[in-house]
This record gives sequence, structure tokens and C-alpha cells, in this order.
Amino acid sequence: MSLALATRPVTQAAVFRMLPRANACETCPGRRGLCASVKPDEIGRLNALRSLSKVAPGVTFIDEGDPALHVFTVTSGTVKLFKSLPDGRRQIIGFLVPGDIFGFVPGGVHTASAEAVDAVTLCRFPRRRLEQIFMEFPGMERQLLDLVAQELAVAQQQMVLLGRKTAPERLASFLLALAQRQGKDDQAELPMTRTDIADYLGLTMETVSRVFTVLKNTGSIACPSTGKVRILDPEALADLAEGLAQDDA
Amino acid sequence: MSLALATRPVTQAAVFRMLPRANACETCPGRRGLCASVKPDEIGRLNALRSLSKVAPGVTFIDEGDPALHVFTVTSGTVKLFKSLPDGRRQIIGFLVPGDIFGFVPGGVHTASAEAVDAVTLCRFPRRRLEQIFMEFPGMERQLLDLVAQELAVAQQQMVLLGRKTAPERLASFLLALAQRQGKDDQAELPMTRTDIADYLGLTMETVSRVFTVLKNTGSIACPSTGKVRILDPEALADLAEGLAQDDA
DNA sequence: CGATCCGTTGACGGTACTCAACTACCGTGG
DNA sequence: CCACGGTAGTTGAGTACCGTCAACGGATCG
Repeated sequence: MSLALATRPVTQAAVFRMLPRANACETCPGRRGLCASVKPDEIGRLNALRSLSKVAPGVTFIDEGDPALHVFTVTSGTVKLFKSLPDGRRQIIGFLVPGDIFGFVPGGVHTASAEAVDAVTLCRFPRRRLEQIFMEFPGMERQLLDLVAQELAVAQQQMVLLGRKTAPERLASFLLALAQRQGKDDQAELPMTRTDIADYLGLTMETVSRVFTVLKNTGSIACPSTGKVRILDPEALADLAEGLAQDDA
Repeated sequence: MSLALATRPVTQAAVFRMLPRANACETCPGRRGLCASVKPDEIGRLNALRSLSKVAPGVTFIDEGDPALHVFTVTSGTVKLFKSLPDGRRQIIGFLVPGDIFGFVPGGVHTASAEAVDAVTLCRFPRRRLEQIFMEFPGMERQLLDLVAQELAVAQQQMVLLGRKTAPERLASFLLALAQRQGKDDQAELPMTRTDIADYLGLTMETVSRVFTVLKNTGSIACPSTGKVRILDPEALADLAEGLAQDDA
């Protein structure tokens, strides 16, 4: 389950705020929800959980095909979900940010690999325990259902991008969605590399770099520092993203 | 909500077989489930439903952005779900076959348009009624949740195709998935046009046609009649679909 | 029998990929 | 302190795959 770039009216936080205090995550003080919930006498397990909850940049901690024994939430950092072809071609399915949930897959097998983009902390929650919670609080299923349906809509939007948009349109869409998701209209943080962006947009690193240059030259964006983008002309960028640009950006 | 090409362990039929007889669809004798369920005193509405349940080929019966007041199931024929860009570019999100369900979208607005590929019969079910059924039978939510999660996995697989596969790889993947979905290993029915296939695979009609010719010439497939494909070399096609082909098919 | 749609094939061109060189930026270690 | 290596990013030259435009054949239908 990925969470690509989009507004999500039904948030994970909203879903799990319903949980009673007993299900608060002890590894993440103050957080309630889909975290590894342990009791005092399970201190050994708690430590095991803690040791697993920090992931260094570049580390792949889930491989496609692994048995899906846990559901995860991101508490800090950025995670990329991706699928690979045998010859190494990669497609990034989505970037996960704090509050996003993943690992809820049918069939009990992970359908994508997960890798930390930067320093990441995770909470993991046994799927079996999730089943129990669903028994106890049926309303949560419904919320999660809406959440997954929302993700499906995002995935379908990404299909349009991958199938029908040009390189400049893809990058414009990406930057706008990223800014929107970060709650800013004229700025976006880019924790991922050009290669990651390329693998997300179905392009090559070189093409992404070139399009960045074009957007900078046309005055649509600026890059004040590494990993930051300032959106100078949101309207032009939005027109470009929707395929409404007359000629160039 | 689309149902693209894939095996679906959790079927819509399985989900709605749980429903009590009272929810049987009167427009579709013998069918129980997510059909327009009406009572005798609602005969007017029943007729209205009936008049809407048949859709002629080429008719778009849902537009992206329409209020999503109903959930639909396909009972016969094939439906294509698609999204469009302002300048007319189209991306087909998925093809729906009998038993598939769609229209379960968060936010109450359809996120894709729906058009009948051939002669289609539909059942429609008011969303408000679905809410009631969820109240009554919480287990159904869980089943539907698995169903949507399954669809999400299919959508992610399609992202790999659209973002990273070559034209021959896309067509090979499509034909194999189509055959598998139809329960046959060496044959597939193609109710849709070349243009539809192109819009589904992120290609042009011409490219699809050319690749068909190549696959025929290399002996991978044969086209015994219009709308039918015979898979002569499933291994070669599978290798091609996964990017394992050495040079050509 | 003309009209229309679908599909095929050809010629050509353009967008994006490949290969490659080069710079910038780190953190490491001499 | 600076040399060094590795990674990330940029830019250029050439190419290839696929898109565009166009002509044509076959099927269906009024």
C-alpha cells in the first residue's frame, strides 16, 4: 500500500485516533495508533521493536515478495516504495511521509520493496493484532477502506501521468503535488535524489535534470538550496501539469 | 475503482454472497449482491433502474467529476474506465468484466469516466443503502477492504508497465493478463479496439498495431479471427512481458 | 454503393534515452 | 590542510524508440 502525492481527506491519524489508550505505541510517546503496542511484561519484544524502528538512509527493509507479517507507519523521514524488473529497471510506486501507513496487502505478501530515503523511524504493528482490533472496533475497517480507496484514486492519477504526460508535465505535476502535500503552495522539500524522482516519474535522471533546468530558465521555479524548490509561477506550472501549456513553460 | 487485469482471490461474488436474500437484485434474477435492490412498492424506481441497466457500446454513462450516488456492478459485457486530459489525451485505468464492482470512491465524486466497450448490462446500488448494509454486516467492509487493496496492487503493477516497459513488453503483459483473467492460458478475447488497448498501455494505436504484427511474425501469437488472440508461445511471451527477452520476441 | 470505422503499413520526425565528460559536494584520511 | 574517492547532479552529442501524419484495405451499415 503506497501513499503517493495527493491530499488525503481521510488521514491515518484520523483513523487511529479512535483507538483506546491501551493501544498507544510505547515506542513513540504521545502517539496512538498503528504502532507496535506492547505491555510491560513484553519488555524484550519492545526492545526488539525499538531496534527495528530506525532505518538508515538507503537501506531496503522490505523486499517485494516478503511475507507481510506487519503493518508499518512512518513516524519520521521519507520512505520510497518501488517495484523492480529482473534487469534492474525500477518504478517507484510512491513516497511515504510521516503519518502514512503501508504493508496492508491482501495475500499476506508484500507487493513492493521499501527503502529509506533519509533517516527514517517506523512503527510496526503485527497484522494478527490488527485483525483483533478490527474485531473490536468495526468502524476502523470502514475508515481504512476509505483510506485505501483514496490511495487507489491517487494511483490512477499517477497512471495518467505515466501513460500520457510529457516529461515537463510530469515534473510540474510532481512538484505541485509535493508542495501541496507539504502544506505549502510556493515551496517544496525534495529529500529524494534526481534518480528517485526519475524512477517515480518514469523518466531518466538526465531528463529530470534537464527539465529542472528548463523550468528554472523559464522562471517557473527556483532552487535556493539543495533539496529545496521554490515555485515562482504556480499558475504556469499548474497549466503545464494539466497539459494546458501552449508551447513551453 | 477499477479492476484491471489480474487474479483476484477475493471476488466481488464472494463478498456479496454473504448478503441475505432480501438484498437480491430484482433486475438480475438469480443474482444476489450489489445490485439495485427494490421492494414491490417501488415499481417506478425499478423501471427507472431497468432502463438504466443496459448500456450500448460506445456510450459514456459516467463522467469524471459526477457525483457518485451509486455503486455499480457489471453483469455482462466489458466496461472501460478512463481519465482524460483537457487536450483529449486519454488513459484507460482498467477494463471491467462481469462480477467487477466500481464506483466505490471516497469523497462522493467519480474519479474516472466509464464507457461501455460492447453491449453492457449493469446493476446499480445506491451508496446510501450500501452504508446501511455495512452497518448491518460489518464483515462485508473487511471483504471490500481486501478487494480494494487487491485493486491497488494491480494499479501499482500497471505503474511499472507504464513507467518502465517497452511497447512489446506492454503488449505481451496485456495479452497474458487478459488470457489469465479469462481463465485460459493460450487464448484471449479482445472486445476492445486497438485504440482502447493503446490508451490502456500508454501507446498509440499505430504502435499497438505494429507490435501485434511483430508478435505474429515471430510466432508468439496468432489472430485466428477479429477480437481473438491465440498465444502460441506462452514462455516467450512471459519472458518478454517481464523484460527477460534477449533481443526480440 | 458510398460512408464510416477499424486496422495496417509506410515515411518521417521528435521526445526522451544512452553514453560520456565534467563539476560540485561531501566525508575520509593522509 | 588538502588530496582523494565516491556520489549526486549537470550538460553535451548521438541515437532509438515511438509518435505523427498519411495512405490504403477491409468490414459493416445504412
